[in-house]
Amino acid sequence: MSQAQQKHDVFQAIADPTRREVLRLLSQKEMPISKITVYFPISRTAIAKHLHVLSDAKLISGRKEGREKIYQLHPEPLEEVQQWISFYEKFWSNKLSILKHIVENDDKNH
Amino acid sequence: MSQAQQKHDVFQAIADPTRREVLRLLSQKEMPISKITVYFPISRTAIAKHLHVLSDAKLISGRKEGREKIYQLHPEPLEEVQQWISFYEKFWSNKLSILKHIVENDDKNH
DNA sequence: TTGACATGAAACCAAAAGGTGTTATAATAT
DNA sequence: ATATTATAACACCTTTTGGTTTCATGTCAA
Repeated sequence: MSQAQQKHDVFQAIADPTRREVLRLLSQKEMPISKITVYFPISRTAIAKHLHVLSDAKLISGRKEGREKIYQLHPEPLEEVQQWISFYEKFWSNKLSILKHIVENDDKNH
Repeated sequence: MSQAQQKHDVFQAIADPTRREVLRLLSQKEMPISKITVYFPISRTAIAKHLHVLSDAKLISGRKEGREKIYQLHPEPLEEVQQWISFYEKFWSNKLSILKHIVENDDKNH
């Protein structure tokens, strides 16, 4: 599905509900693919492909430990999405976004 | 590509770079499809399909005006993405997310 | 060392995505 | 009335996606 790097970006990675659920699982506890698979009605191989996509987007990484490969969350790339979204926040103005604007302007003026 | 409603959700809608660019354009000014098409190297028909996806996700709407159909941005569905992301904010803690937590807790306690 | 377990990799498949060009329809301008 | 413009709708093509099953490899335990 993906041998070359950077074939999938973070926006594509989070587009699939299964992959979002995988991220949620890994946010609670790192685990090997067999453990992850238990939570889904699809095959281990299918999960493996989703893990490849998430790995491409640098959202997870796996370290081999004995015969298992433990996957763990790397949420940093989500910051790109958050920043993208933040541009649109001003359109649904609320207390939070106003505060955010104040803080950001404060940052720039010091 | 999509005659039934709700076939595409907001996560899928923003997964494509072209569609994100369309949103950016419409955030500056509402415009008909022909105007949008000028900004891209692909056909009007291709843009029309992207507009369908965005429309399915309720991110845009179009009103007919004479022989034109003017498309305009509806950013509200992006809030779902923002809320999803906010769960992961605590992992890359910074000034903003700390502030946000304070504000949210404040909301709940009053 | 043999068997069981965990994972990876390959081949395959159906459906969806993203694009094309052509045709049809409705509104405007002359 | 007719030509032009703006868009929608249709048919078609190619690549990607999301899934399957099968097979191979490496590790642990008895």
